[in-house]
Amino acid sequence: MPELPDVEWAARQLRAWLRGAVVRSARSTDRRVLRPTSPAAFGRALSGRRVRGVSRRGKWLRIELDDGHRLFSHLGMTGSWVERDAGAGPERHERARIDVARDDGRRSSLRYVDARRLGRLVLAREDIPEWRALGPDPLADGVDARSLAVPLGRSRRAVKDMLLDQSVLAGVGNVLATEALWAAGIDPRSRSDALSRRDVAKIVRGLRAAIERDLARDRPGCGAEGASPEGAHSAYGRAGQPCPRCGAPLVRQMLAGRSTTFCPRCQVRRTSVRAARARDDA
DNA sequence: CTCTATGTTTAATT
DNA sequence: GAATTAAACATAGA
Repeated sequence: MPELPDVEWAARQLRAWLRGAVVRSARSTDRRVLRPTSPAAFGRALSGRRVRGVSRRGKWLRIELDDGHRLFSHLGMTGSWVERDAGAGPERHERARIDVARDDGRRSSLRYVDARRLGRLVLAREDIPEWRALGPDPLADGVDARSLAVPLGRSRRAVKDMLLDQSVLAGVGNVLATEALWAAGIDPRSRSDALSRRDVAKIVRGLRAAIERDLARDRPGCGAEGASPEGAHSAYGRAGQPCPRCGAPLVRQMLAGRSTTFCPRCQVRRTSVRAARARDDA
């Protein structure tokens, strides 16, 4: 599941593992994860290349090589990167491996592991459309209520659906959206354009808090491996339990194809655009 | 066996 | 056309 904080964690780990690293060999034969790159091109293009850096936008990772090639990695629902000793055998569900030698002389093997294979690896010489289409990243670029209010005010879609749109905000997934809306006291089904400036500001604060809290957590692994332990959230995964704020039982409902948990008592539903404008003017 | 899952893309329907 | 909804992908765990 990795969402923004999990992918950020993965980026930090990859950065540490790949600092001053040269790729000795790379291999992947999984045509579902490795798309549309061919297995032959994957090994050929990466071998001998020096790693220039690792960056992240939203849920995408980008490993930059010294010849201009970039390897993009999306972890999907269950993907993660792990580091192993150079001679270690394959992991369960391993989909790709990159063997590297670092400046400090250490050799290691990075493995992309992904049970469900919903993740992707894309090799390119320029930024791919999926990367370019991403909206502002709340951590890398920051978010403020003023700029977020622009896309939200232009759509009648449910506010939760908008928060999950990667072109509106990069990296927000079902957990972050659920938590931010609970923190803001806003019903996830609220019409996006019926939010007041103050509502949007509350969502921004809720998002920041959820991201910070998730980043600060201890991580056993990276990517899906380190994601969302039980009891770490206020609303997500707590349907039927009392709302931590008002005590009413949290309810679960499908919205935009995703399971959504919220408090029916203290998360107020915004429906009127006119009322939002009136609140803004007040 | 049934249901659900942190994500995205594509097809079908309104 | 736009907007919504469902299905699909593939696997593990409750």
